[in-house]
Amino acid sequence: MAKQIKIDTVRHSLAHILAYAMQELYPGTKFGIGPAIENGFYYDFDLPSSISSENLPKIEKKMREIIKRNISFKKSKLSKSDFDRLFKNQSYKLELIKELTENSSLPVSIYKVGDFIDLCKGPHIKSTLQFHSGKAKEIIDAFKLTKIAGAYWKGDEKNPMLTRIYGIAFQTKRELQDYLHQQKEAEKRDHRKMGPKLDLFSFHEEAPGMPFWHHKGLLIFNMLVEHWRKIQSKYNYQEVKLPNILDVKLWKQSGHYEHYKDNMFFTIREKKKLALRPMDCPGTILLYKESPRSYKDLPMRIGELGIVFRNEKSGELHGLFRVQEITQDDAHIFVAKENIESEVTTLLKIVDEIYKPFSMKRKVYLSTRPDDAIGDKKTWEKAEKALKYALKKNNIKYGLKEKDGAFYGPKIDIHIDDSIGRTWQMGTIQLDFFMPERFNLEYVDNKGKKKRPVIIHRALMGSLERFIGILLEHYAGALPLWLSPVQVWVIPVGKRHEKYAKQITEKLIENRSRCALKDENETVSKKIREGEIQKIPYLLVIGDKEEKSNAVRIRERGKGDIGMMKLNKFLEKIQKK
RNA sequence: GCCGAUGUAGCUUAAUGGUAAAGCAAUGGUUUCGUAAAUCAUCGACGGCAGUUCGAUUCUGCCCAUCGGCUCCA
Repeated sequence: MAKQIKIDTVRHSLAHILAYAMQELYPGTKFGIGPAIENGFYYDFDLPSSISSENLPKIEKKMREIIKRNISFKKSKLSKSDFDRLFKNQSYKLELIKELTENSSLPVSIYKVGDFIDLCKGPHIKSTLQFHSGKAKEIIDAFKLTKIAGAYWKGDEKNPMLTRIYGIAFQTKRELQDYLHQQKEAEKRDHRKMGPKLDLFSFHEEAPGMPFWHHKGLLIFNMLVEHWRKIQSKYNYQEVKLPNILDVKLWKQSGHYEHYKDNMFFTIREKKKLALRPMDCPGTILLYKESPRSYKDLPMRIGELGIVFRNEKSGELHGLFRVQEITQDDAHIFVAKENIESEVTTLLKIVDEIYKPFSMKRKVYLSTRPDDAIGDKKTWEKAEKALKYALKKNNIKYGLKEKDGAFYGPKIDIHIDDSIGRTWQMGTIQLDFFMPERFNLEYVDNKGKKKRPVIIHRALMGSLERFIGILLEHYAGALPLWLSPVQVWVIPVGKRHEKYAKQITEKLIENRSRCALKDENETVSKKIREGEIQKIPYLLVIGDKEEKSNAVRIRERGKGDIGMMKLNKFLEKIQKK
């Protein structure tokens, strides 16, 4: 009996116990579904009246009470007609069973837990008795209801919204505490809190989803841009800057208006309808069309640090991760069909170069044709094949994301894992056969024949805003030296050291360090504390000893006091980094 | 947009149907200090608009923003 039960089985069973508790506490509740998920479980309910998270302790108590009753989970089979009778008041279950039995006449499996019956194929624990003995006993204390949220029935926003209750569950109380602790840590590195605290950026009610970049934040922003530019020019990209507002007729031609207008901002000029661009491509296309192109011009790589505007639904905004004014490290490559693979190969190399300095693990996904795609299936297949081939040739392992492509073409998405194990979508490489068609793009091949190029849309960091948000959380605010907006603070011990401290500061600035003299009327301790909070990489304390030997005393972020060093040596040290 | 919650000073929090309290920050003094908060004083706030009420920061409604999710997404 002391045998370990599979945690997913436990989680799934807890979801049923939760539903049972809801049935007892809120008669008339209709039940959706309740699966095990990562770290826990949830169950969706259609409640007779709405509840809030204040009710969670009560529900949790009821669940423990049910567990104490030693209730068994009994599996049985029912014919569809018996099922329909038994569940006549459970419209969601009836809907599920209708779909399940559409292609089969087999009996359906149900589970009975005390007075609660649910459509379910299992597996489950045998009975809550298992929770009372041996190792499993801990589980009673290792679960917790965490939050209450709305969720559309079957994940479709056209369906009614159900009330979802989330819980977390582990094998041991210890694991639960570890998890809660980790959540707290993650909260501490929340970029939305860190940003204003480190004086990097802020948000205002007057401009939802549009960051105000402060000086220090913009320094980081510009450093990343510099990093991007270096790599771009190495690979023969031209950089351009194009308008943010363009005539709606262009967006109609590109297909964006039809597919994307709910996410676009519009404005009017002398009766002419204009749109803030939600993407950079149509502008770049106009640029391409300015003159006839030859095969010698291809691949034509046009990069733009484009600002695009996307009108997001209000509940979707999230700090820098989801903004409405987005800066993309964007580029469009006009390429001959036969050169797609080699170009994608180069791009994959560029991706690696971009991510190299950030110690993040990269994952690659291939996304295929979505349901609302434009263009014919055959072209899509060809494009998907080209991407697959390039990935294979470069020995890159990738995951498949069915139906997740852009409406104009399949794409390769770059995801990264951050330091606390979360995954983020960053860059994207998208093939596009349709925009060239719509805009009638051409080039002249080596036999003087007109041919149609392909466009590759690509962003490496994705959006600078999101990327900075991720970096802040990845490094918990302690950015690497080269990205730190302020790298060194010079702290004089007393008033008489200010002159020497000032000289050091000037010398450091001359050597292109971002450095500040902290000569405010405060104690050394206070400034050290402040410097630690501000995540300054190096704090230099300057007193009599240092002045006498033309040296600095160094406190390195995360390491503490690392001793005295000659000023020149210190300059060398940070220059190297 | 949908479900639920939140909104008090720059930040973190308190209290109240009848003058809104504190710590940090800021500002002005004193102190000139050796590795995570010296000291005294001063300044400073009820998200917005309506309604109920003699009186609303408190109760009600609407709006806005934010948070946790859903959907969507770079």
